[in-house]
Amino acid sequence: MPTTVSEAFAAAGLSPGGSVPWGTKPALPERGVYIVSLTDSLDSLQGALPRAPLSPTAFEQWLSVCPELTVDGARPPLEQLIQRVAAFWLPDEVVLYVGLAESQSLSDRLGQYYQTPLGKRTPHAGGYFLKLLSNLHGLWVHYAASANPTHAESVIIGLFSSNVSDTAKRDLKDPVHPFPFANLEWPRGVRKVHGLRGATERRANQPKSTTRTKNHASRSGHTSPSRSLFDRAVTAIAPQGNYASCKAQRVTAKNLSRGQIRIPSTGVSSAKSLFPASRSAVRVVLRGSLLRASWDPRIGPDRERSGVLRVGAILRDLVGENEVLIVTERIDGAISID
DNA sequence: ACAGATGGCTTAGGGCTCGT
DNA sequence: ACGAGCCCTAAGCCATCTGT
Repeated sequence: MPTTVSEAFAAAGLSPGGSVPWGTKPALPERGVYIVSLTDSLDSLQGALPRAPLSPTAFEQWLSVCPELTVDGARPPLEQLIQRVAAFWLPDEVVLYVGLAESQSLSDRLGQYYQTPLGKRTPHAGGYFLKLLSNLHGLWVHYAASANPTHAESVIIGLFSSNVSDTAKRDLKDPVHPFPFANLEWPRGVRKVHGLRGATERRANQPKSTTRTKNHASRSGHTSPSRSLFDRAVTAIAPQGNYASCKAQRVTAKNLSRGQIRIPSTGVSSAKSLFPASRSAVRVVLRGSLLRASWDPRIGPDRERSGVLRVGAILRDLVGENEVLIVTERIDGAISID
C-alpha cells in the first residue's frame, strides 16, 4: 500500500509545517525533514504516474558534465541511461524523496538542494534523480520541523520501503531497496544497486585513505544514526529447528568495525555452501535478530576467497571481538548465526 | 546573507600482501 | 593454496567553511 505524505510525517510523530512548490524556500528557520512529492496534497495518492517523466535533455546534460559516468562499468548510450533510471520509478507512489536538515534550517538546506546542478557534488549531492524529471518544477515540497531529523527521516523511509506494493517492487531494478525514487541510500551505507558510477564529479582533493582508515578505527564505538530504526525493523524471528552447522571465521576488531563476518570457503569448517553462489542480499538470524545482509562469496577470477557477509554496524552490538560464530542452516531454510 | 566550495562520516567493494 | 588482514577508491549525504 503506497504511502501518503501525511502518513509519512505521522509515522515519525511530526506535524506538517507547510508545503511549497519546488524551487521555493519555506519560511521555516527550524531543523526538520522534507518530502518531495508529485502532489500538493498531504493525503492523496492522486498524481502518481505510471512511468517516470524523464527529461532526455537533462540526461544529455548529465552525460556532458560527467564524462566518467558509466552504467555497469561502461559508458552508456543516452537511451540505456534513461532506461536505467526509469527502472527505479515506483508507479503508484507520490513520494519521490525524503531529506533532512540536521544542523541548519530547512530553508537553507532546501535552498542548497534547489541550486545544486546535476552532476555537482556540492552543496547537496543527494537526491539528484529528481533533477532528471521533466516535471521537476511541478513537484511539491512538504516539510515538518523536528528535534531529531535523522531519526524522523529514517522512520519515514523505513515506513515507505515496507509499504511499497508487491507489483511496484516486482518491476524495480533493485526490489531489495525500494526507497523513494530519488533516495539512493538508506540506512547510511545501504544503497540502491543502480549500477551507476561517476554520476557526480570527483572531489578536487580526495584525502588519502590511510587517514580515513585511522579515523574510522578510532570511531569504532560510533553509533549509526540508523541503528534504532534497524532495531525496530528487526522483529521477526525465524522458526526453530536446525539442519546443519559450520564455523565462521574468528571475528576480528577489523571485521567488527566493518560490520562483516567472514565465511571460509573450504575445509571441514566450511559454511560457505550454506549461502548463495553469487552476490546477493540475504536474510540471516544473528543472535535472535532477523537482519538483511549483503553476501559476497568472493569467487574471484583468479581464486576463491573467504566469503563476506555484511550486516552493518549492528554487528558491534551483537558480537564481541575474537568470537567464533556458528552458522546454522535451519530446517526451514533460514540461516542463523550464533 | 547568500552561494559555492570543501570536509566529515560511513559503508561497499576490489585487490594486494602476508602467514600458515 | 588458502585464509586473513589490510589498503585504497568510490559513493551518498549532510555540515561547515569561505568568499563575495
